[in-house]
Amino acid sequence: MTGLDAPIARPPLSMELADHIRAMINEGDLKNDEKIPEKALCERFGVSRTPLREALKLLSAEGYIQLVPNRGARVCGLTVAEVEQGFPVIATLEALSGELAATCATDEEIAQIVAMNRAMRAAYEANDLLGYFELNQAIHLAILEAARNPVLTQHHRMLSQRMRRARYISNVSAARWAKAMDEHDLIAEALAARDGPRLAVILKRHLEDKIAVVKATILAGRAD
Amino acid sequence: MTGLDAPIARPPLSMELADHIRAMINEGDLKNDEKIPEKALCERFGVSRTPLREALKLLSAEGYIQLVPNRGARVCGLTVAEVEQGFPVIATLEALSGELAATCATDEEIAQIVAMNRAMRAAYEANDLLGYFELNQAIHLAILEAARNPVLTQHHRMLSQRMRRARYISNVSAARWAKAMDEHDLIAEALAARDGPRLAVILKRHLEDKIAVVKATILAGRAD
DNA sequence: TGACGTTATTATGAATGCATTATTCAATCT
DNA sequence: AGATTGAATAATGCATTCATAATAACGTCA
Repeated sequence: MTGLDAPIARPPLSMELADHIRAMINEGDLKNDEKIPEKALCERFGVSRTPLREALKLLSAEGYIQLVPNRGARVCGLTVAEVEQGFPVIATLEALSGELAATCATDEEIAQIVAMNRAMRAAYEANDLLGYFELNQAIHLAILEAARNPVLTQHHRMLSQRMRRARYISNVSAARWAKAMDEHDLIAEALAARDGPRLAVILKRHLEDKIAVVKATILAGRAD
Repeated sequence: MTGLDAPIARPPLSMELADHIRAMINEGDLKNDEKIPEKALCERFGVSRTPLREALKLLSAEGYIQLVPNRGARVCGLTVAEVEQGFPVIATLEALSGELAATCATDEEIAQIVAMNRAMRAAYEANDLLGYFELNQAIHLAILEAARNPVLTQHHRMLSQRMRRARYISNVSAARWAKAMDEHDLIAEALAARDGPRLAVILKRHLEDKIAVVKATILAGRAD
């Protein structure tokens, strides 16, 4: 799967613009509730208004910006309320992914996830925060993949994208980290046993625990 | 709440076009895998290509059409696989809505839902299929509303929209209908008792039961 | 006759221009 | 002085136009 065999097709400008602007919002280059004048962005990117407007339409559908009819676009940025609301939904979706994966996953996939979990514990014990994070994400994606449900994957990805900033905020305490790691062991265990219901419960709680942390961090820091 | 005090704002043409085309797809006016030449639709609606293209971008994000870079748009229509995949997701989301509603709902909301359930049973016993359907939908929406989670609502609406055609396909057998009605009584009961976990389980199973029916119908009829 | 290469047509991608609607600011009136 | 109205300015919505890539049609050659 190199992707090099795919037909050479430059994605439309509107897509690239959407990705770019989405990233800008995620990175904080565009702040909350900031007005987005089309003209400014056009000049900044050196493109005309047409593809840019198409990109804005996309981002609006994804919830990144709010598009008020004759009044332009605003960055619609992730209120505390939205984070609080988004996490339970992600948790539920991940729970479902676990439930499905427990029955659909191939033995190889399960083995791979278990292996990743081992690697993650190693990273944890080595205090390798970055490695931990990446493996963490990889594991959740692998479970999602193993669930063989593109619809589920799509919605999960939408929400994840949207919550991305918040997920990274969660600066872990040692205690919380240890607990998360233990939970991950349970996850791998339940998956290995193909115990769907139990896996669902664990995954859901796993993320719900995170909510409190993120919420506290946001409320404390008031980043943005 | 008349809505008349809201500022008079005509929604952008692209939105109306998107709604219209979405409806056309849902109603079957645009068949599966049908190519959508921009020009044809432009002439049909009497608009220029710009707003129409913006509408197509939206529909693409929603999964209604597939937009291949230099090759135009195709109706991406609801395969059996997609229905099979979509229903579990909707079921999970509804389960979550029940769980949340059990704690968040006001007593008035619960009373109203219980009342609707009573009305639905009346419709059932009067063999009023249409009334039953409408109340059914209203109840699920009311629960969603009572969950006070716009993010959840949004994703549920997206998927519902997408699955709309499939949901109406489910031509009920007498037995299935009776069972669904009983399940609804359990739903109202659990909600009245504010028993979130139980409500979640019931809601999830409620919809999962439906999957089999819809699947069978699709496979049998091969509509489209 | 069938396959290949070339040209013509058509459709999409992007840019520009015009019309309409919001916003701003100044002048007037209370 | 504060509020209000009106004109000027700027931004958005949509249509049109230009450029480019894809598809179809045709002719040529093996």
